[in-house]
Amino acid sequence: MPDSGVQADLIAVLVAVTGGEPRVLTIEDGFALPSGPLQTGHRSLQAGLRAWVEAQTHHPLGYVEQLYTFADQRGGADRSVSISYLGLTREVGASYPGAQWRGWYEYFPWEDARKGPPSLAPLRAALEGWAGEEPTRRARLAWLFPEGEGWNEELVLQRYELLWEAGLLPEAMRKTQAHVLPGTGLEMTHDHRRILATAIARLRAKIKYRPVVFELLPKEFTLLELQQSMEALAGQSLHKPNFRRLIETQNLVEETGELASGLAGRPAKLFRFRAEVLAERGLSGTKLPLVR
Amino acid sequence: MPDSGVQADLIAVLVAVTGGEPRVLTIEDGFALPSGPLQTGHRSLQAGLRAWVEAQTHHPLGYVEQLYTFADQRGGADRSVSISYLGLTREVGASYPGAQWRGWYEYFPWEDARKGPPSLAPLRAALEGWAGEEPTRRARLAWLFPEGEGWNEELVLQRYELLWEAGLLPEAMRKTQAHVLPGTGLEMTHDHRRILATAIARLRAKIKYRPVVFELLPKEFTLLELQQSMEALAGQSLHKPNFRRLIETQNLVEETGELASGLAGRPAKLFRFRAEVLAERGLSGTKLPLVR
DNA sequence: CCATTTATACTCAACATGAGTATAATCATT
DNA sequence: AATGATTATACTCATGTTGAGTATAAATGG
Repeated sequence: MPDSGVQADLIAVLVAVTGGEPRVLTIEDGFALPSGPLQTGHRSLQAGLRAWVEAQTHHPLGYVEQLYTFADQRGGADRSVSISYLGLTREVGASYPGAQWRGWYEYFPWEDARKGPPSLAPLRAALEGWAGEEPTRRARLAWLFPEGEGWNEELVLQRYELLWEAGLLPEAMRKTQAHVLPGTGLEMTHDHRRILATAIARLRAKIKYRPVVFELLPKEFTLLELQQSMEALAGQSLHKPNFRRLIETQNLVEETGELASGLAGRPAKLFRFRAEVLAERGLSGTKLPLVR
Repeated sequence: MPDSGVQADLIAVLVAVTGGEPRVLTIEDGFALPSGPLQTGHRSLQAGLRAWVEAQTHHPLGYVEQLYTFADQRGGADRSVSISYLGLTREVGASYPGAQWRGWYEYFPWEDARKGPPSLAPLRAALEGWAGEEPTRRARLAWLFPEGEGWNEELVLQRYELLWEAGLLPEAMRKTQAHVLPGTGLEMTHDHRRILATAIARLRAKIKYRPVVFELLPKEFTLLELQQSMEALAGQSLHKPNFRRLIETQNLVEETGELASGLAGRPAKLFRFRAEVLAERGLSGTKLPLVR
């Protein structure tokens, strides 16, 4: 006889890039991610996830991958296990009441370094205060929020956890009611913002070796649109000539023959993703470059 | 009111490298991985995992990371969710009755390409028969089991799934009682062999960018031992001079000043892992090389 | 027609990588 | 004591890959 059953919750981080901005699908006015319990009727975990996202947001789910599973802190009889997923799509159709796309940098303003290092003056001051003279704290701080060189865009989760430990996030202080610093981004319910941090970190790592960006782009796109999508996700700007060179040598895309129109400057060629590369390379080496 | 609770099972793939061979900790005479249900007393998923491994094998758990979570095929009321983990340790102490370390290539003989491409003659013949003239099948086959060049050691799970689909594995034919080909490795209960495939694939990918091999080595080791451990995991042989060059330029290790003794040939210097690199680089760029 | 804007094509130095060769220090044997 | 086998360690060299910068082309709006 089993010791005790648990409830299994499914949580979705659905990402799109619109107008050069990375966005995430939320419910409850940006306060929560789409989620719900695994039910008897669900044929699989992904099927359950699709059902909940569909019910709560009326938005279809495209590419999906599992993120992480974690359990409630206290192990009571009413404990729950949360299984989180990352999904990539494009914003389509009218928004369903209760569902909203939000820019992900609204939740993580310190993660946007596209225009040089993010402005962290107030944040950094607070963190310095927290670290004090404690050497391990100072080392962690220098690693996660370096001055000048050395920003590592993949450490999203680690930075979030540091800010939590330092007591600078509203959700870290629900009990103490302490003062919340401005510039620490929007709060979310439970650990949803932590899950979002995990998703961003995963995606930032993944775009470098797997051609997943194309899930976020329309069928036809210019190289600049491709580059700007990468930049939006990575929170870093890229060196244009080198970016093009890499895309070309990788043979990821092919010209459609058409030209983009309606914009300033010389019209750009339109490209499409060469779906054959999925068959050719399967999962292996598809490097995409990030500038330092 | 929740629709229905599920049982959450915890499954461990515990890996060690001993005598230049990658090994995995099993129970039931190699037929199962250590596992058990999450219980009310477990403070966290990892705590539950540690409790089960300890109870079933009396072996301590070192470095641990989550692998994947999946649900039972049929979504009945007695459904279960399995959360699998990868752990890295060293074989220590006497083996506990019921627990056994097994070479992982006993389960995946086709994955060992250290002495040139693995001998797959009978396997390949059977796969050719399964593929027939179907172009997608043939393409998949050429990708996963290429002749000559192009073997990708990370596609462990994909190869396992292909063999399953082709009906060449005993666990894929529990109902049909068909003839089992020799050279298809040892069977395991449920989907434990699939989980082992996932673990191998994850580890083979991870050793290339994160210094996790050192979890499997003694405190002091020679560069050849380090190289052989990498080779054991990757199932590939490495170019010795280039391997050493990379280790040195990465500053991953430092000399202890001692020399190894008792073996043939010129004695090798002993090295230890520079634990500072964990602090310096945290999670980022630590490339380890694999020969093609 | 000119300034502005974006696209696209090159160049060059620094660094990393794959492959191979040469020499040094042990041990086991003859 | 010399020899060969075995392993360690140090170089070389051609080829790729990467970061950074420059130059030219084709559109638009005044």
